[in-house]
Parts: sequence; structure tokens; C-alpha cells
Amino acid sequence: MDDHSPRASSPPTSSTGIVDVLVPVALDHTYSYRVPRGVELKAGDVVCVPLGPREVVGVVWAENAKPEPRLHNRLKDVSEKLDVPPLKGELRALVDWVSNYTLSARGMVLRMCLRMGEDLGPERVRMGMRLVGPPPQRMTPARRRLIELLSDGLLHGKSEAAKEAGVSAGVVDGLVDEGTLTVEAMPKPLVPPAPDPSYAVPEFSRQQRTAVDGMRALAANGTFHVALLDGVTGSGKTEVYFEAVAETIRRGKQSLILMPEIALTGQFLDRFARRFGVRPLEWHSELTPRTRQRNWAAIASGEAPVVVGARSALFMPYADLGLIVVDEEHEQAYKQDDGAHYHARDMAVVRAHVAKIPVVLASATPSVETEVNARKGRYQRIALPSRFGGQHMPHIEAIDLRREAPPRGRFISPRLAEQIRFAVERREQALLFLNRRGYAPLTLCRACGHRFACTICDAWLVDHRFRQRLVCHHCGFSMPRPHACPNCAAEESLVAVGPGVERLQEEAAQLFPDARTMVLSSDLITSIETMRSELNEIAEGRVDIIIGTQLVAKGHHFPRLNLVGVVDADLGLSNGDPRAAERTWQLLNQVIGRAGRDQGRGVGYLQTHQPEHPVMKALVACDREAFYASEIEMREKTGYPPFGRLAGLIVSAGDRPTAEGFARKLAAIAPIDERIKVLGPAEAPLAVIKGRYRFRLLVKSLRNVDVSEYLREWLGAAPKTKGNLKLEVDVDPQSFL
DNA sequence: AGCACGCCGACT
DNA sequence: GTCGGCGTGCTC
Repeated sequence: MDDHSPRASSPPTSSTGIVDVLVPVALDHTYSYRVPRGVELKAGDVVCVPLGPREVVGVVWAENAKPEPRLHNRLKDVSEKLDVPPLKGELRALVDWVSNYTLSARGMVLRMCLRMGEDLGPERVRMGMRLVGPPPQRMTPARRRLIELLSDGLLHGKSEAAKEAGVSAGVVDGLVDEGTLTVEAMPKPLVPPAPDPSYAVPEFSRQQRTAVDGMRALAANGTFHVALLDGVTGSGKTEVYFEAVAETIRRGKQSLILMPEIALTGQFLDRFARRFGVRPLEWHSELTPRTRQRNWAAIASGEAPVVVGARSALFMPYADLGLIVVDEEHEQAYKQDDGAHYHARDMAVVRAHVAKIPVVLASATPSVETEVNARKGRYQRIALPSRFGGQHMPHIEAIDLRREAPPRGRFISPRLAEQIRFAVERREQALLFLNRRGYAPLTLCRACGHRFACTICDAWLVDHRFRQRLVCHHCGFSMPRPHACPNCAAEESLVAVGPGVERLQEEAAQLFPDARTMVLSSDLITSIETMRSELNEIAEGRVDIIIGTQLVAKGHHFPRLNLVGVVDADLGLSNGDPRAAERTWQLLNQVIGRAGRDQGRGVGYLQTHQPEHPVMKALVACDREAFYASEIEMREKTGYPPFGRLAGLIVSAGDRPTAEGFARKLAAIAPIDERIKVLGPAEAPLAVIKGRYRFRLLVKSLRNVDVSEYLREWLGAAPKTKGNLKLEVDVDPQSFL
């Protein structure tokens, strides 16, 4: 019955043929399937196909496929064409590009586009109730409350209304039986109203106007174009790029605003709502399956004009994307390192390029890569030179810990303590910043010197007094804090070494007994919702001293915060990471930028052992130019990005010799290329994580080298990994742990 | 990535 | 004697 010849002379209108389908599994290549009669398939169509013993959702990657002839009698049929919009060519091109660049399987990249959730079945019809009849014969307090609530005669959600009135479902049923209430189906969940680009256009200052014009022009042009929106904290960056979003809405196209995972706060959504009248659609990992499905559909159909999301939102199948904004473009959170290794900011530029649309990179402290691109004119710089409304940047001072040391076992120097006291007396807020979770990073035995380390990672156990446990920050292992030393059995001999935010809170409570303190640390936060409520508490002024890890550096606005104390400014500088200086500069800038945003009287104190370090000097002098100049010069001289390219290979195995042996073998067969240096293998800075031994190779090349191609050639000749041996490829690594 | 097939230890 | 551990290999 079926014609197996690829040159079948069926008429072109016949739907019988063969298509190549990309399936969302760890495969680079497409598989060919026969198209059943009566089905019409074109590239981009989303289909269900049999794959081994199961059915998977895949995407047609090529029509009129010409599979290997010997496969012909083994081809299976496409099971079904799904009723969703096809993936556009631009998204398929992005998948191909990302897979080619990062060396991750194409199927796995496709998977990121298909996160629409499983078929959850038809959506449950929500029931509502309405007051229709006379009051019941027997009135009870519960019945009265419910009737009161429904007295507007409108349809109320059944469970919500019962909950609000504080009554059980039984009360509802009783009133229905009496004929007082009716229960009817709620109308289908209403499509949220579209953001209104003219809802509340703000007044812009003269300096902002230029930037706003730039934003509108770029959105109106609608062609590929990269702009760096460069403005200090408090300069109104968000409101300025909202104008690009507004223009894109007017043009009937969708906008994507990418945010670092953690910055997806209610504050931002409210700010959006104040400008556009409604909250935007969200896309992040904490959506419930039903919301995920609904939002995916709204994005794919084009019903969602604006999407605010974490990095995974970049791979959504927008019906008609017209603009991408990458907020806080320098954030490390944009780099995904589990599974596929990709940098969402860079891939956003790629997506904008293939979709021929503009992209805005916004930051107060641009990454060195972006800054160089702006200096070379590859990106247009749109600058917001100062704070909005004549506010001043915080005044920054260094506190030299070599001269003004805190008392032994304490971490707040006398001068910083005094300033905090003044701030609290003035009823202002103070922020103590320390990028270290827990109580103390190390616990040791005073009697024998024993140090508590993780048994399966190469790391100390961090004392978390809040949870009463010693915790490994790399694998999550934890144990109760023991009373006696497990090594020498000495009792009461364990001491905490070094500070964490919890210990700092203890110190603050002793120094300022009347002040209200709050610790903000990622391990104390269980969900986006709890974080939103804690941030609200601070914003409403119910906290005097905030003690936080880098969580507090992100775009939250605390109106009464005027003082920021950085407890250990040197913390990120000494780890041998090529980006250490850049990171420290960005983080401290951001954290200190939290101060004085309303009254303009912000002050920052940097506790440091090296006030002469270029980063500290640039911070104190408020001289960003000095920082970029020295950092760019250093990168250029050493050939680090963006003046050269890097890729990392991480070999890991359950035992040290296997990992090291394979890494050495890899190094030995690296193709010779005078533009490329292969460094290592070296034991990774954190040599053991979760019981796996890790070795790293670093590929360092000139800027114009196609590193991905080099890696493919190299790894193609490598023996294939088997057993528990694992090889990870990280093109453009951000972290060197 | 899943999932089956396949070959060696503690239980109905 | 079987249930089940996860190593290896395939999926059009």
C-alpha cells in the first residue's frame, strides 16, 4: 500500500511524504517519520511521534526529508499533529544556533521551547454562586455572613467566597437547597486585559528625554539593533525602557523583558502595572502546571503582548516578538550551568538577530563584554547620566580594617557601628551586606584543631544556627551541630570561625538592642511569594537594620534606606577568578546604590583590608571610568574575554584516577592550533562535589576563532565517556568553580 | 533524556 | 528459586 520510494510520483498536493522531526531528547539529529494520508505537515509544526516505547512531542524540522534508504522500511508514522501554532523559523534557527554554539544536543535545546507542560486535560470549570432567592427560614451567623458577602447580586467564586465569609462548603450547600443561592459555572477565565501603552506616560526629565527618544526610535525601527541602556541605580532605567515596550505594543508586537531569576518581584510587576494599567504575563520556574500551560499558550498565540520572565522565557515560541529587554544584563544569573550551558543575555542578542528585532541591554554596571561592545560602536549606548530628580549618588568611604578593626570575634568596626546607631536614631534604615549565608563559614575544635568538612564535597560545613545544623553549600548535606568534637571527644570545644549573616544579626542585636533586624538570605526564603512579603515588610518600614546576602542587591527599592555597610568588601576578590574584580565592582555598586534613593543622602561604608585595590578606589571615587579602563586594559593584555575566548571542559568521575586519567587523555589529543591554548588539566577549585572528583581543562583562544568548531573536532576524536565518567562542555564560562 | 534489556545480590 | 540494583545502548 505505501510507496517506500523517496521519489514517489505522488502529486505534490498529497500529504503522504516523509518529514524530519526533532525530538526533545539528548539527540543532535532529527528522526524521519512518515506523514499519514490526510495530514499536511510543514516545518515548525508540533507533532506527536512514537519514539521507542513511548510517545513524545516533537517539531517538524524539515519537510520532504530524504532519510537513509536503509531506514525506509523502519520508518514510523507521525501519530498526530498538535493544535498549537507552529514554531517559527526564527525560533528553529535559534535552537540550531544555540545547540551548535554550546555543543548541547539540539533535542535538549528544543525541549526548552516546549515547556508547555503535559496535557492536563480540559480545564476544570470553576463554579460560582449568586444570591437569587429570599433568606432561608432558619438564619444562622454563618449563613448571614455569606449572604452579606453575596448581597451585591454578582457571581462569586464558590470556594473563594466561602473562605472569605469564613464558612464551610456545607453552609453553601444548605443555602442552595433552600433556594437562597444558585450555583452556576463561572465564565471561562478571562483573558487578562492587554497592557495599555498610553495608560500613564510619565513625565521625563530633560536628561531622560534623550534616552526615551532613543528607546522609542529603536522600537519603531523594529530591525536588529543592540542598545546598551546605561544608567545608575535610581536614574529611571525601567521607566525609560518601558517606552520601548509601549512603542512595541503600539506596533502590535510582543515584548519580552528578561530579568535575573531573583529580581522577579511584585515590586517590578506593580511598577509595570502603574505604567500600563495591568500586570504583565510572567514566565519562570515557579509557575504551577496549569498557569504554565495557560501562559505558554498565551505567548504562542500572541494574546500576551508583554512577557516578563527569567532566562527560560527566551526560548518561548512568541507569535510575533518585536523587542527583547535584558534587565540587569551583567547579572550572573543569566548564565545557566545545569544541563545546557548558555548565557541568556548573549542568546537574547542571537534571538534578536535571527528575528531581526531590537534588543535593549540595561544595566547600571554593564559587563565588561557589553561595555567594550558599546565603546567599539557595535552596540549603541543610550546613557542616563544621573539619578532622577536631582538625587545624588551615595557618598562612599572605605574603612581600613587594618587600622579600624572590630573587637575580636566581632565584624562591625566601631566607625560603622556608630553610623548605624545614628541612622537608627534618625529612624532611617541601614543595610549590612555580607555575601555569606548561615552563621559561620567554618567550625573548628579548639582542642584538636579538627575542622568540619563535607564528606562528599571539598568544602567546609557552614554553621546554620537558625536550622541548628552544619550544612554543605555545594551538595546540601547537613548534620546536627554536635556537642562534642568527633575527633578528640572534647566537649564545649567547638568554635565558629568567620561571619555569616546570621552571626551578624546576633552582633547587631547586641550592639543595637532596640533596633528591629531582619535577615534576608536565599536559604531562609522558601518561595517567590515569601520573598515578596518580606520585601514589603522592609519597604513599609517595619525593619530598622536589614542584614542580607546578595539577595538584597537586586532591584528592590527601600525608601528609608540611607546607609549601607559592606562588612567584607574583599570577599569576592581573592578566588583567582578572572572576573573577580568585575563581579565585586558590580555587586558593591549595586548594593551601595540601594542607599539614599529617596532623600539622596545615601552613604556607603566599605570594610576592607585593601583600600588601595583598584575596585575599592574606583568605588570610593565614584569613578566608573577608572574601573573600566583598568579592567579593559587588563583583559586586553591577558587575552581574556572579550579580547579572547574561553571554553571549559569539566571531567568528573566517582574516583580521582578515572577523572584525572580521562582529562589527561583529552589534553593529549587536543588538536594543535597556534591560535588556541589548552590549559590543564587542573583539579577544579572545588575538587570534589557530591562525591565526584573534578578536573578542568581551559581552552583559551584568540577572539576570531570558532571555539565551538574546534571543540567539536577535538571531542569527536575523543574516546567516548562510559560508566560514571562525565564530560561537560562550557563555552564562555562565567564561573570557574 | 527515558526506557528496556541484561547480568549479579537479598528476599517472598 | 525470583525481585531488583543500575550499567549499556537505542530511539526514525
